[in-house]
Amino acid sequence: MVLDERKFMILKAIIDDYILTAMPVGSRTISRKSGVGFSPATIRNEMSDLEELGYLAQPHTSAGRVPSNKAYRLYVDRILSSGEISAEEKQRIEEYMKRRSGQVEDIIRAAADVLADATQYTSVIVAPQIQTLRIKRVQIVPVTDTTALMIVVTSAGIIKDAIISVPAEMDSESLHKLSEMLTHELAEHTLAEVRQIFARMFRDLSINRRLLGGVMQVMEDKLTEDAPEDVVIGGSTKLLNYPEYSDIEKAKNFLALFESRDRLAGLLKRNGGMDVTIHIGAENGVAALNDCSLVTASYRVGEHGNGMLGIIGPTRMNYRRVVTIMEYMGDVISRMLSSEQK
Amino acid sequence: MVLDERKFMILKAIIDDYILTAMPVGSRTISRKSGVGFSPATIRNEMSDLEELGYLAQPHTSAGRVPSNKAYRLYVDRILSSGEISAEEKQRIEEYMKRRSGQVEDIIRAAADVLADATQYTSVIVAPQIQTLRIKRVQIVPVTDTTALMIVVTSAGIIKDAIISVPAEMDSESLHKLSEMLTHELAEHTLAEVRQIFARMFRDLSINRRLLGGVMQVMEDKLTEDAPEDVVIGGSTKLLNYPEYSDIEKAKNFLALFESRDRLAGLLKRNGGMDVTIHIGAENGVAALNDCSLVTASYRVGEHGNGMLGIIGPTRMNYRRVVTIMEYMGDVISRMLSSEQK
DNA sequence: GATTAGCACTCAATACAGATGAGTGCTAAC
DNA sequence: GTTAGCACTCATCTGTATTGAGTGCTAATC
Repeated sequence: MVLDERKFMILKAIIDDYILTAMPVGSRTISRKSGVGFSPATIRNEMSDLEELGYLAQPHTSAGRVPSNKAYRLYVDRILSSGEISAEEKQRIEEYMKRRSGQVEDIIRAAADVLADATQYTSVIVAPQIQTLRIKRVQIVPVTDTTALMIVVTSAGIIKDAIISVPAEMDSESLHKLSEMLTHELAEHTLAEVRQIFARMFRDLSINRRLLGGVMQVMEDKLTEDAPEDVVIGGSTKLLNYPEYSDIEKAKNFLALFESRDRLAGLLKRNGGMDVTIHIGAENGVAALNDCSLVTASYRVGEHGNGMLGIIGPTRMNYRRVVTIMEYMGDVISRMLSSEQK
Repeated sequence: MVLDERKFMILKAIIDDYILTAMPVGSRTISRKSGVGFSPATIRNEMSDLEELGYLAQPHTSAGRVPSNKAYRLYVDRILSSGEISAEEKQRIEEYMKRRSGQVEDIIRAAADVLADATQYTSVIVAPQIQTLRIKRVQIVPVTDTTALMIVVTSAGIIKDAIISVPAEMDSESLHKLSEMLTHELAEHTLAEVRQIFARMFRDLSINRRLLGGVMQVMEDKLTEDAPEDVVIGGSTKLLNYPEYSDIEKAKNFLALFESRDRLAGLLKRNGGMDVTIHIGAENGVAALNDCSLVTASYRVGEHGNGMLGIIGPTRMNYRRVVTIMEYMGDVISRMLSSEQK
């Protein structure tokens, strides 16, 4: 048996209806739809075939049919072309984003909110990967006699900061000099390269080795340590509005996931490619999201460094709309974060 | 009718049982308890009195009794003395907190997790109020030709940073000078005082007024603007484990509240005093938390600046335990944040 | 006079039995 | 190949007992 044109059309009609209603759809419903010129009986025969092919499932004998993940996969692969986002919506998004100040954190926060609001699903955004960003400046500011604040400014305007301890002998002026030197050495390199550069500097640097050694050791550790992922979530309770998650146990599952930013970031990074990619049901590989779909995309910041965005919703998600919005938002975020550097 | 010793004892027994089980408690249950030497019939008579006095309520005729908010209030006011926290638990908390690095954000994050874990309720911690902190240093670091990063280090080691735009004529060296000058002028003052100091500086400063004017205007705005509250939430899904919130609609209510950090911060600041304070049911004044209790406390950082911590749970919360833990955690947080400055 | 045993009463929760109706699968007619 | 017709399935709804936890009241007991 093969999936001919008519079967495909019927399957599409079923999916479209199910996305809207979340209720098993029957043959009569499809038959009534304009564009399908067949009686319920014919539809039934086709549905029976579609079930055998694994595209449909029946919750119980006397219920209508529900699309399987295989059906969504087909639907996404065959039908999906990103649509056009309406002008008003574009404007609404732009305006909301414009009002935000220039801090990276704020922009990402705003973007997550917009994304959740536009899709009505839960959104997740991972900040640009700091390891791949190019350093622009390093600054060390005294805080107390023995501690200082180290600030690293990168090409995306992103800051990595950490409190480090310094020898009491180093005063404000010498820290300033150290800052200038480090800026000179590290500028235009990525964080990932810091270790090698430091190694080279240790060889070349004859003076002050004892004094600087300790400071730089700490810096190196701080810079190269795995930072807790910078992840923001928008509309974490949006999913509770969908009937498939009205069960408190299911809800607990993914709400717990949202508490662990690290796991979320891992999820996005594992599943994300450059383009918008769709993971249906178990494809995403996390048990808590087995009956969810995950749509991921990435955005670029400057020449290096990129971050991820994703939305999580029921498998019967409005893929077309989501993909469209994701593409657009990826653009918007890239643009806003890149304009930081101007 | 008056609330004599025996009535009070029975009421306490009822509350204790209800806190444990969340089920209406009947006369037989109380009668069986050791320490209560009366038959169910006697208890029933007393319960009937207690109901008339407004301390108990019956969900329906043939159910047991449930304590009213008035009862919890009495219970809390009359009985509550903070207990002792077990040595093991203390150690567990200390150890978990010790592992955290010295960043304020991280410490608060960890504290929220510990608090939620220890109480099994949802915890909220508001970072120290930045307006009352004393500035230690101001540093302006160039990012691009026309933008710079302004960093303010305060007594708690807390950083306020913002991207500001600067005239293209100002190079790294002059920004450094500006930083030194600002540090000199602003050190030891609170953020709240910045506006006056700037006003005075404008009068005194004859040179470079045009050049500096713009920069300082921006700085003033950034420093005095209402920062989005720095609030962390721990165990936001903990409440879902309690039967009173198994209804998805109720759950949505307070989960939505957790998405708005500003509202949460406002809630804590409005309700919080210096000591541990307890707000039962509608006392906290937020509709979404009408059937929750809110326990708040504050912690001090250095001499100035203080933050809030709170936990949110069902009205039948284990107040004694919660108060004990809150007192202890307030101490721990104060200690850890203050040690920052050493 | 306080306490308790006894008993009738209430009412949520549970279980069960039809009834309903949406939907199917199959067969025979078109 | 398509469709009308019909028997069948089964979740859902509705109404009715049944159960049992718990109460309030009264009369007996301490």
